[in-house]
Amino acid sequence: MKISKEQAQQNRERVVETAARLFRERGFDGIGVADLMQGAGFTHGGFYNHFASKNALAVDAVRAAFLQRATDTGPGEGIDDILARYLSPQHRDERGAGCPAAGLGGDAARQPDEVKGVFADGIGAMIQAFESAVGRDDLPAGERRALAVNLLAKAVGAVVLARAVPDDHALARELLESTLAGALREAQGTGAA
Amino acid sequence: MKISKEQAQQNRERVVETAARLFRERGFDGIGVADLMQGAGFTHGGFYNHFASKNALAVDAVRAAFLQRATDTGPGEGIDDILARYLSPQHRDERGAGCPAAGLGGDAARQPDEVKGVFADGIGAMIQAFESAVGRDDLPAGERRALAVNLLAKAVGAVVLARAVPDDHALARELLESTLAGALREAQGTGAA
DNA sequence: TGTACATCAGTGAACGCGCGTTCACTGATGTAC
DNA sequence: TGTACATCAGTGAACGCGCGTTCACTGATGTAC
Repeated sequence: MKISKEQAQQNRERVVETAARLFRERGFDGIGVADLMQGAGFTHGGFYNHFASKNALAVDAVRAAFLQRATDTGPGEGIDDILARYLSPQHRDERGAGCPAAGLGGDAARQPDEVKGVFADGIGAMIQAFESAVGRDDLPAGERRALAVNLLAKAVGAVVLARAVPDDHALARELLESTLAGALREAQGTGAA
Repeated sequence: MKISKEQAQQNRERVVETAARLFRERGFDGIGVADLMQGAGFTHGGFYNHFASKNALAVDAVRAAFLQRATDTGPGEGIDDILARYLSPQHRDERGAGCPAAGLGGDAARQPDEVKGVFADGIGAMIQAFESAVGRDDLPAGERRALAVNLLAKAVGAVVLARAVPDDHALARELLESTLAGALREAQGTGAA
């Protein structure tokens, strides 16, 4: 049963959105084509009508994940709010809707350059978002960008580490709380101690 | 052909060392039992004489990886040297011998608590190593530890991100260089700008 | 100390299973007249 | 506008393959006497 072209396009997007969530939750190798299609409400056979390969879907899914994160950030949100949300227990626990750099960055290292390129774009966009949220008109542009890079690296590292330890481990909380306090100070430029 | 008990113990250790390297290079799901055994110079059939499961090997391999990193750090090395080595292009490119928190931290989030517990131990040991290398006797113990946590998170995040982009991408260098400069300043307690 | 036998680390074939991908088929959509 | 037919998104069975794990077997080691 053929369906309308608009419907087909919507279905394709539904697969991409589902993959954006499930890849972040389980990793690129942790979820198969059949489960991805079933998660979107289809059978697996039609997959190759939309995508050349599982890898091609990964490219689209990572792009969608970065885009989704970018758009559901409040446009006028300050760096303090961004950091507090990023370094929250909620973000730690909601991998499927969380930052793809934290959820899939480790996997990306083993993916082909096609996928890595999308990560580069997404990470670059995050750096710019951090930079414009950080304010700090007192800084020269180069230093403001360097500050954004530092804040992003600290935030990503903290979330990766917090997710790598057991849920109830003391480190899971300490990693988020210590880095949030440190990152807020770093963003304001007041010495760490 | 049975072999001596000492030889068998050595063979087991060779498998663990091989797994510690190959898991870091290719991820837990990126390398199979047969390839791991072949990498250590054996056929796959004997695997279960030594390990209850592939997962049990992962536990031993991650522990070995953290231990290896701890012991090949110069004992009196200062935090500046540690950060410079951690945030070097060499560390970025040598995943198999690099920090397991950066190489496998993302995968760890999807592993059973048995594995996550080993990560918690290893990350805890790294925080302590950073803390004692940081000096800073001017700080109260709590703040010194918080500083170590911040430095580790920043370093891990930077390496994860630098590995997620294509090798020749400008971000790969910028991430390491900006965070190294920032982390050195942060360790000394001089304001970021 | 020497002999007979049990142990068990390593081998290689085999197991069921899930993977990514392919394919013949269906039938509503979209098009040509 | 109405009819005949080609298109193609989705279905479900099937493909070869590699995975983690099991197993019968081998033969040097380790042990009992």
